[in-house]
Amino acid sequence: MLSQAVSEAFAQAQREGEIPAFSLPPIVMEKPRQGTLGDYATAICLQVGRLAGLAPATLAHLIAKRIALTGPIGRVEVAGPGFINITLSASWLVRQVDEILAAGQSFGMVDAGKGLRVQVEYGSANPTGPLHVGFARNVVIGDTLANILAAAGYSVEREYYVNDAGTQMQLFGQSLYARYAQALGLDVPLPENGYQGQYLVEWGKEIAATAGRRYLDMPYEEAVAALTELGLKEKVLKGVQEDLSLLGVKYDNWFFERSLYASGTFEEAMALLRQRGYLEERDGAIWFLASRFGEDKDAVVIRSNGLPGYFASDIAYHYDKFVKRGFDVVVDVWGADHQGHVPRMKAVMAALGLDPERLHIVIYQLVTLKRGGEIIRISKRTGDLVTLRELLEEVGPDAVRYFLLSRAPDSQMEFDLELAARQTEENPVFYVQYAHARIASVLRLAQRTPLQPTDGDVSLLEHPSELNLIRQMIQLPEVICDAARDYAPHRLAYYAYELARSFHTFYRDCRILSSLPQEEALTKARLKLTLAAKLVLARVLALMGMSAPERM
RNA sequence: GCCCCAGUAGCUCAGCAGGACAGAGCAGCUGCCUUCUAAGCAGCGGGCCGCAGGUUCGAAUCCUGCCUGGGGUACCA
Repeated sequence: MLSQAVSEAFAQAQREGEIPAFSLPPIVMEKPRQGTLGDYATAICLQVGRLAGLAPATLAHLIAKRIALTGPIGRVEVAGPGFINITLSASWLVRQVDEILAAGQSFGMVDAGKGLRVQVEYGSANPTGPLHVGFARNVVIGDTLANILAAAGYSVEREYYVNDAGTQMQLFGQSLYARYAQALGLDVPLPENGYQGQYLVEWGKEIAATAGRRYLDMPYEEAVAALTELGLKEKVLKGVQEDLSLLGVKYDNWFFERSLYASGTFEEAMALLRQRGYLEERDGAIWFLASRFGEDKDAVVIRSNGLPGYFASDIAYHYDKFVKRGFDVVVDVWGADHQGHVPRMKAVMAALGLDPERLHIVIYQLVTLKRGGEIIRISKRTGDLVTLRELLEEVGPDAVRYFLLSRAPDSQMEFDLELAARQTEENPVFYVQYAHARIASVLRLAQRTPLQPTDGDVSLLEHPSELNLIRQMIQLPEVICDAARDYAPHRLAYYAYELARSFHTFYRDCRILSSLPQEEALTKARLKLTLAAKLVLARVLALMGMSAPERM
């Protein structure tokens, strides 16, 4: 570690009495904006100049002198007001090509997570119809975050929470009943606030066709319950699973809200809160005393009609995650329309005697859909929506994922369907994939020669573009580390782009395949570099859930 | 009213646990395909980092206020 080398230099200077003893803040190594300033820089001397009683630049010289030129450290310089700039040694850099190939698929893995059990929950939405486009951002962020955390050394479990209880589910069932009855010629109106989407009309017809009048002969409540179940399992969730698999989104576990009530978990969680004195009855409802935790208002847990609200389920659900299943950390991915719910959930954590820090909620801003510059308004209940399926058919899963990943969750984004679907150089998705396809093409040609990429001698690599490509490749572990720490999946998209750029530049500057006998060794070395670049590029694409095409 | 997020190049966005002259893509303009994929490469132009204060040796980054946009503020989820 470079920061360690710097801190050792400090320790040495202190031992030698050159500078007074003081404790050093963490040394942050950063990448200077300008390439000419070296690969890494630290401003530590600017920060502690005062403590050392020296001008920052003087201190920097003292320290720089004591940094040993071993391992990755090729050159140490002092610049500006007291920065220490470190340049990686070329011989160390080229050896990393061998390291990368040796690491193979595990290249980039870090152990920041130390095996901590983390659950990532994403995609939870009312299962009352086909998935909507806005929802794509949720699952893409969640799925990618799970990939990142797994690569960062966490033990990850991915979960989909099915809200199969509550008011919306009931409305769904009643709406489906109405459509079903209508399909059989009865004049049953949709319930007030019912789901008006065309898909329910279709489902009603399908059920009428296969089940006939069976549900009409049952008591209404019973029929609605049966249709809710049928609609959920046979229609909604099947569609959801198909959509997710098209998008390449994976899950380990599907968790049903109703199971919280069936298993007694809900009662357990309530009993714990009551025992701790955080529940109170008021106006016929049961309230959670969020105000005890600095919230403006208390929140209703059980409504005066005796039914638990969504908040009740969420309390029980998180109790289940932490207490019953014992996750160390839980990450929830929620849309910005739920952000008001965050402080309440944090309060619940505290009320349950759990450290609120263990619950991390990633809030992403909502997506504005556009088509050719025009905003598309959406509403699920009126059925006026663009489905995820339509999006996937129009744009393709790779472009959807890359596009949604190329912005920080915090930033509001516009998704222009026309733009994303465009298969041209305007679309950065292809830039990254093209680099991979290009590599694959070169390697295919190499297969027709007797030259083996694995025979390459990396010490022959010395062109700036070669070294630059290696510099870029060895960033991956850091990128994964940062992305995991900050819950920032978009870093991958930017990294992938930079990596592709470095390859394209190398490709232009350095002829890989040469037929000249005297360049045979160099060709093998460059083939080896190319092979390693392919591996790293494929790793990033895989982390983003995208395909790495062999041809384009 | 109060709370959360954002405001950076013509457009879409990075950068924000303070650091060296502010970055990328797209769009615009120039060049580059008789040898590995031109979905590529190289270059040019383009910025009071929303506004005003403050903290600091140093602020796009931290603090305060204001302005603009989005979201929330229900016994809906």
